[in-house]
Amino acid sequence: MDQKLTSTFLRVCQEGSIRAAAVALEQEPSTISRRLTSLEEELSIQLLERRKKGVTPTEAGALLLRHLRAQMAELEALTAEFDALRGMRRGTVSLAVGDGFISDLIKNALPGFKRMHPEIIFNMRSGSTETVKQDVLNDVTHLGFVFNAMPDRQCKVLAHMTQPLQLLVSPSSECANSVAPVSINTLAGMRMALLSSGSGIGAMVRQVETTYGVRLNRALEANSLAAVRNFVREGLGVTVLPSFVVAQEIADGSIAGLPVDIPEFAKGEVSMIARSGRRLPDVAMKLANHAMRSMLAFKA
Amino acid sequence: MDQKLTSTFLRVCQEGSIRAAAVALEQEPSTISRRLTSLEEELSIQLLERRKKGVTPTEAGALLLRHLRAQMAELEALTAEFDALRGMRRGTVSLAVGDGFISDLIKNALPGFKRMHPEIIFNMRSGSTETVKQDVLNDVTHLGFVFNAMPDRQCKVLAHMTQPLQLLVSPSSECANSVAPVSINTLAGMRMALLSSGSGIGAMVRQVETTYGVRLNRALEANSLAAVRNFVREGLGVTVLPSFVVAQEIADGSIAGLPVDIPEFAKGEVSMIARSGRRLPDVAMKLANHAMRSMLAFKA
DNA sequence: AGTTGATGTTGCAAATTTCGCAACATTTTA
DNA sequence: TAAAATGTTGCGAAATTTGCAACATCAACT
Repeated sequence: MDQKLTSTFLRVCQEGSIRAAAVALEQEPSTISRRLTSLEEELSIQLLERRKKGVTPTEAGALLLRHLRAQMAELEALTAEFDALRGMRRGTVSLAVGDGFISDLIKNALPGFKRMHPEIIFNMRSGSTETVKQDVLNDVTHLGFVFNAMPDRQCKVLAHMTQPLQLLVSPSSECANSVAPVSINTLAGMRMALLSSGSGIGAMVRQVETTYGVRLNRALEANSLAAVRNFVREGLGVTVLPSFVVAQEIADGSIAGLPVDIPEFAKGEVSMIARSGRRLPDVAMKLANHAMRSMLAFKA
Repeated sequence: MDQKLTSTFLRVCQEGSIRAAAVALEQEPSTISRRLTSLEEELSIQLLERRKKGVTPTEAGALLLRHLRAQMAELEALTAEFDALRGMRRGTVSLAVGDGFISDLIKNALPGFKRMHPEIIFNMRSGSTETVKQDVLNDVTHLGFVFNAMPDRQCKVLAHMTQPLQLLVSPSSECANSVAPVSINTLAGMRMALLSSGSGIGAMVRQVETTYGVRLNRALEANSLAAVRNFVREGLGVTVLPSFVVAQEIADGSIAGLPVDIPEFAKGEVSMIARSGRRLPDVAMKLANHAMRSMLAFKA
């Protein structure tokens, strides 16, 4: 059932004669006639009754007519949905994020974006650097946000920024008042809350341990950032993280950030990635741009 | 929207890659590719995403897919009406069935139906609970017969019946003479033939294993019911199944059924399903009614 | 009865569209 | 690194569709 055939059938029924339809469609009567016979042969049933003046649909023709009208209505609904998708008034963007990006993303990127595109649905998965990368490479998510991603030919970096790790302490603790940058040896003397090596940050800390040949004093080791954050806020230990991860706590004074004197920690990096070669939907690209401009993680 | 274009789009989505669709449609990949780009240009929206291996529908593509499938179902209803108009009662009914329903269906439902409607052609696909459901939801088949289907808003249950699982043994085995219902612990001591978890029955057995914290003794694990049935008949092990599945064997005495004392197994259920919202052709409805009344699976 | 003006249909060559082959660029797998 | 598999593009051949003209039929009018 070709669209060309059915639409001429529709028009012929509407106009009441082949020649009238021919005029309306700006085509030859012979063309119309042939299309109709072709349609009738395809369905192997007579659709039009040739009458003295013009044509009228047979019973089968009336049935087909009703079917086509309903189909047209459905098609209209479909194109409306396409319009919505094109105008980015509808759609889904899926993200895989490291733990640390969640608050920054939700606080600084999503609200503004949702204001511009209210109907967009976000799909968010959180995980370690590795799982985020896997999600991106397997096209499970459009975008990924990771800390210290290894360069990779299959990954395209949409944005990146150096984010030095700071020493994070409770303001009530003693060391909160020290002014000089903390050295590795000072650090080794403190009770620390560390992320497990699954995360990019945790891996970096372990790298530094082996480089300097020290063993940090673990008071807590967790794969959840929330655990570390709460541990530090309660004054039970200190940790090292990029400051944007605890921006909220620094702002309300429940955690304080201090510089550290360890070059490796200064080289911390955050990246927003996508699978190289994948053409992202417009909505996803737009969110990427918006995130790049609004998130703390990508501000100098 | 030309039929040629949309139907190739449909097939490409089904096959998962352009080249696979090309061999299925017996045409050149270039043709397929061109038709797709043509359709995308016509709708001016991207329908397929090129992935590592093959292609997947984008959000817009998924929308179109659903639309086309619904349209196909409506078209089928229309042609059925044409058939009726022509006065010929010919037509096709397609079924997706779980393994266990095959013998019941063919023995008790089809013969009577075929006597009333000799020209009807049956199209039968067998598969796991999941694939059956997919076939029904994608309008690949009119009806589906499944064991222990999860309730689903997209599925309409045309008929259902509780079918408790029984212990099935060879009459020559020792335990065939026991009278008391078998407990879970007794069961754990037997060598069993189990269906793999792909099937509804297999999934149910695994559920019971975890609930009671026992590990059943697997002498055979198979995704084919025929394998399990023959294994039991030969006395190589026992199994648990609804009795209608082996009605033939119970009748001729080659397999015996015993009650089990496990409440979960008593809650086994069979369902005949269709996609909710789909208008089934008259023939399909008629077969559904007939099957409901004649099959063992739906008798108390 | 003959003429006129409307209807739909068919033959045939021209125009248009579609297709198949080959080569290509990319990506994934061994 | 080589090999296999993916989608895409150029170009000439094939198939389809169209336009024009002539035709057949019918109703109404002179």
